[in-house]
Amino acid sequence: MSTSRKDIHNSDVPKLCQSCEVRHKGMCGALNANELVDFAKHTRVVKVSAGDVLLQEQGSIRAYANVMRGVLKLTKTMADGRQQIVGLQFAPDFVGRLHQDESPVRVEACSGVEVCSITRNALRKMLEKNPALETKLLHQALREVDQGREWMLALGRKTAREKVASFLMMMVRQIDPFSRGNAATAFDLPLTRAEMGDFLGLTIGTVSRELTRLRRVGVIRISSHRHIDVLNLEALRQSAG
Amino acid sequence: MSTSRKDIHNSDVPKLCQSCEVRHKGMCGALNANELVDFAKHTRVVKVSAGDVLLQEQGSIRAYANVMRGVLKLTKTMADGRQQIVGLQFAPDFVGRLHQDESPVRVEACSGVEVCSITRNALRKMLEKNPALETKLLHQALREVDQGREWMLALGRKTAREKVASFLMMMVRQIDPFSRGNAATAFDLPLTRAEMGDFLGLTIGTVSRELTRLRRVGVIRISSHRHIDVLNLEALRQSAG
DNA sequence: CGGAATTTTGAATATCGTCAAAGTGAGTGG
DNA sequence: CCACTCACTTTGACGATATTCAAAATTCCG
Repeated sequence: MSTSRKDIHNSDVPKLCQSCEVRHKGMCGALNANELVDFAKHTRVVKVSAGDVLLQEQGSIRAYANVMRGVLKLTKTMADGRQQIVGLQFAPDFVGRLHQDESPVRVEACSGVEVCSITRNALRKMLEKNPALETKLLHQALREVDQGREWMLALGRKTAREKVASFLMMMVRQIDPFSRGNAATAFDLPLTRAEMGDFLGLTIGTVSRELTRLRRVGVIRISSHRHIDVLNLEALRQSAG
Repeated sequence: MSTSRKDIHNSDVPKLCQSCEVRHKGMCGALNANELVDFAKHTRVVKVSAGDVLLQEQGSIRAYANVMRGVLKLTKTMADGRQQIVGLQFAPDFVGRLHQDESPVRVEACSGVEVCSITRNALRKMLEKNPALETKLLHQALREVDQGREWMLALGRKTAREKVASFLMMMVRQIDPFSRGNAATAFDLPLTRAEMGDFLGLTIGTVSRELTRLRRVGVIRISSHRHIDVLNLEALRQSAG
């Protein structure tokens, strides 16, 4: 049996983690085998389905998590029911507000989702022992700040047309972060029209109209509402402003 | 000469820091006297006036800073000139994007501003030595995430009226974080009408109209354009949605 | 195949933007 | 101290964009 140079303790990595596709990309990338073993004692995989709520807005935070599969939406709601999606999370994002007892947002699954959940206390202890973990979380927080600001520009200054195109561009980048040149791409929308509206600060009608328009001018093709083929990536990029 | 119990090394605190009003509140609160001495070797106070740019959008980051006095605006601009303010920074906020070579936003003074500037390298070394510093910066990053999301709700879902009222409420909280009951408050706006528009995703005309309306219904008083007296805090809170 | 949920589309309306003109205030120099 | 200038703000009339409300069409799923 061959043992690789650095992964001499690889057999010590918990089974749970060995099968985790995003183990090296997320927060856990900062942990070595021994730390993973320690960590895994306090984690468990939780499966939720579309519509299930992981954290309530202003609800207490009992556990944190890492997304392993699927899409989560973070929403804020006004007293009269108006809603805004303020973030989307994909694997391997960290879920939950650190250093705060209440979640400032509602966290809800947009699709079938698997997360790797860890208790508050276990994470706190791990953070105390392992500064590299905190560095990872700082990195994610800074990325979220950047993403949030990118969307503030869209919400405040872009037209409905540009908002919808920007959202599609965001989906393209989610698939292929380097979205080079004019390579055609296809993907399934993780959100309903209503959710797209909640994300873009638009109504469902306006979202639908602008998608129809992008379809009519030949920028995209739409199959069965959810599936998008990008026929002209450059034109889509232009439309995004 | 009396030396207090814990601050036995107080005389070692750099003069620069001794006179810093926000020394304990910002990032530097994580440093002891010796560390401050070390730190202060690489810092200098920089004074800038309204309109001066500390960081360009996509410009290289040569130094970080802490706000000591005044207000900074963080903006993003589209190719055709449309602009959005994506954040405001006050003392003792940390300025600059960590772990990234280019600033994702333009940082510009809204008023006379003093910052305590530190070189990239000096901060990096300090962070390596002092995990508590990173914890402080993580805290600020998380606060900025929360603030950004709060504004996304306003930008995406609030009416012009609610946006303007929300902005005034934000100013009230900036003065008095607990903005209790119905205590009247007064303050000077740190932004011009145009800047308020860029912040709220509105035009200057709409901002002015909504301020006039709040004045006419007796919620606020306006003196010489910049000074606001809040006459009815509860009504303002209602107007903010 | 049938019913529910979602999406598309249409017509009328409201909100906010655009453009332009008038008003106000701060700073400067006489 | 006053008048002048310039930048900023207010206000108005009109128009464009997105919303609202409602109905028709499509897709999903049992």
